[in-house]
Amino acid sequence: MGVTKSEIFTDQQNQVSTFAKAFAHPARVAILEHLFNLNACICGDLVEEIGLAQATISQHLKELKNLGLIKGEVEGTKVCYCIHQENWNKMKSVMTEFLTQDEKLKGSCC
Amino acid sequence: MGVTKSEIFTDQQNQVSTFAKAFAHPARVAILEHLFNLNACICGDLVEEIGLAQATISQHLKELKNLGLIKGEVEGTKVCYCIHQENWNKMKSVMTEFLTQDEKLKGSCC
DNA sequence: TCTACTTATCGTAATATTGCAATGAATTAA
DNA sequence: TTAATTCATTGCAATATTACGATAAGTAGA
Repeated sequence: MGVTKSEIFTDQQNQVSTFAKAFAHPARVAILEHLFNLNACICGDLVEEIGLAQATISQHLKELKNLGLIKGEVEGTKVCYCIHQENWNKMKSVMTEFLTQDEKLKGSCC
Repeated sequence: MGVTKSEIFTDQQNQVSTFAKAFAHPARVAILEHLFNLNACICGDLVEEIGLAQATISQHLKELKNLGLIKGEVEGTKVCYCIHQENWNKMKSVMTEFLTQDEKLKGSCC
């Protein structure tokens, strides 16, 4: 037990939860905000800016990259990461649709 | 060690990740969508609609309730759950601000 | 009262996540 | 080539999450 039963849910429900999982850790939220704020690629200064070990940051970056929300480019000995805008927009539309469901609601019942 | 170091992040970053955690499981996404779609309180039919054990659903409901996204009212032997609209709106504004950060971006760098 | 029904909680097992030290791989500069 | 730098990966250890059976707690009706 302890395994999420994705089979019994719709693709849309699994998508929402997968994206949400990306934001479900403050380090990943912080990484994404840094990438947005600098409006430019940033490398391993993230390790300094955020107070976590290099291995940990690298792991979080990998997760965000696997999800497609960021992309990385090797620049010499450093690696430059930035937001993958196209995929960010796709994610945003999935999440926004989920979040704005309440607009269908007429009124509360209890 | 396995413990999230919330101390080193801002309140906003912790808030985003806490809300995201609520949506980070398809069962909770499904529960919320059911509550929205029925536009009415719903009780333990969730157990039938979603294919998980009663104890598991109850646990997910508790998490959503603790976060304030839903509220429950006892009605006889049943319990009626529905969306907590005010808190949903608060959550929505926090998440929307996070998701629309990309509008500040001028262009991609890599 | 007793029984049936519904939901919450407890206990436990399985799996996932987080974090870091150590190490590996790749590049640059000397 | 060698040393330094940067980042990825590996291999733990600790904690969190998910799931469910069993059981408790509560209400409604006979």
